[in-house]
Amino acid sequence: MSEEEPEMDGPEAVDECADHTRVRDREATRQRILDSARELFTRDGYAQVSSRRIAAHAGVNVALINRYFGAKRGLLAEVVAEEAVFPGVFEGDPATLPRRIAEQLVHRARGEATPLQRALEHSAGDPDLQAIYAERLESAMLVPLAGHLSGPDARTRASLAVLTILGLGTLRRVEGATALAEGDAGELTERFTSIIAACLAETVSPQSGPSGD
Amino acid sequence: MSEEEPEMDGPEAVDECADHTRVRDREATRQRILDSARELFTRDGYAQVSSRRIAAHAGVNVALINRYFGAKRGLLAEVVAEEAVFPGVFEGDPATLPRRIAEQLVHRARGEATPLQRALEHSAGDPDLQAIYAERLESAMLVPLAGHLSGPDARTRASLAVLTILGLGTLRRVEGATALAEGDAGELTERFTSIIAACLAETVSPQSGPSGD
DNA sequence: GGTATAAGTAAACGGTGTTGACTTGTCAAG
DNA sequence: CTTGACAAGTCAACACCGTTTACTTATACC
Repeated sequence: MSEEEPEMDGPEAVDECADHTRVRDREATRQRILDSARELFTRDGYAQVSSRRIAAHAGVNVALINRYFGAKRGLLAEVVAEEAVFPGVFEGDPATLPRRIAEQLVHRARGEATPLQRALEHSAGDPDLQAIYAERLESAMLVPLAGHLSGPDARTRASLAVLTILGLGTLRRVEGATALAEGDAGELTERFTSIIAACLAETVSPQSGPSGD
Repeated sequence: MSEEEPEMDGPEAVDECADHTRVRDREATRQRILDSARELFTRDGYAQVSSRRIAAHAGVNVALINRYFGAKRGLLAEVVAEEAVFPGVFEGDPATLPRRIAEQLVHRARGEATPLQRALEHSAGDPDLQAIYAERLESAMLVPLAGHLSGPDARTRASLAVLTILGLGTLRRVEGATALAEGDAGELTERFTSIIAACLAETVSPQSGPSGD
């Protein structure tokens, strides 16, 4: 019984006397829904937040969600579309790309991800969101990453790196924040760097389990 | 309009005249529910299968699910507990462990996972299942894997390998089966082997992004 | 000022997981 | 064989979900 009741008044008690010229403002209402959705999705995850709760938080009627966004799914799609995944990481010197990705991964492992990244981790499994998630993965990660790789099998190598990024999200979601948060950050960065480097390697030489099959 | 209607009679039309001695059999009913749940969860994923559908498929009343398993969640918990994740992979020569894991990963990448593994991939994001998933991850993967590692930071290194395994599941779930299925299986095995080896490496040497930060 | 139209609303629909009160079949004791 | 107790199974309801439809109401233009 603290400040966590979901039935709060709204982000701001809508003062209908502020401006007489516009009370019914489509764009403002839309934005209010979007802001509430982002806040609640970020805090609790997609499946945990009901349409009615979003509407109550935004101080609007439930039906407006479907009117403006088609369905609840459309709300998350719009929220997701706003945010960059790893801004600028995939651009730059390919030689130091693994290290840059690794640094982002360590940030995420230590809970310093953007709230929306966390929201997506919460929401990854929902099949309702698969199309949204797939599109985002493709356009924001696989394509730019593969585009900056030289050599053969760029797509496969990019997939392997993305796989690692996704795996960290899943591990954090399932195991909690403690999974890789302990230990030296520098060493973890080194580990991730070598892992990503292995993912992105142009050629792979047989290791540890030699040719004897 | 083929054979996919979910409203079929059940796994077998329950013939109440087969044996007059026992019509009300607690254990048989429980098992029937469990079998139906496994089949449907495997085929469609946890969230897509409703309690009522499971009950209808098993030919029992919905309330029995909660009577016998507490809640729908309990059904999945029991189904999951029955199945081994990677039988025997973590035991054996540590030197060839990365290759054994890699071979399992390639199997999974090519869609040859056990149906239950696929079901779990479908269902990973559901927070209702987080505790089940976490327990399974811990007892079936992290603990045995870390236990067979020598050297420092066994837990961290095991987490990194598990992270890769989980990432493949997420990638498959989001991107579909085509993600890593194309291409030469042998080469993919080599790639995964080197990645897992990087995850499990006892020590890590600075790579590619050198000391200049 | 009157009116078309968009913004916002209320109530319902079918669906979900879950629960409690109820019925009924089975088995053992009298 | 009858009777009772108890477990197995049933039914109807609860509260909630996402969504849709018909409706009211405020706004902006003529």
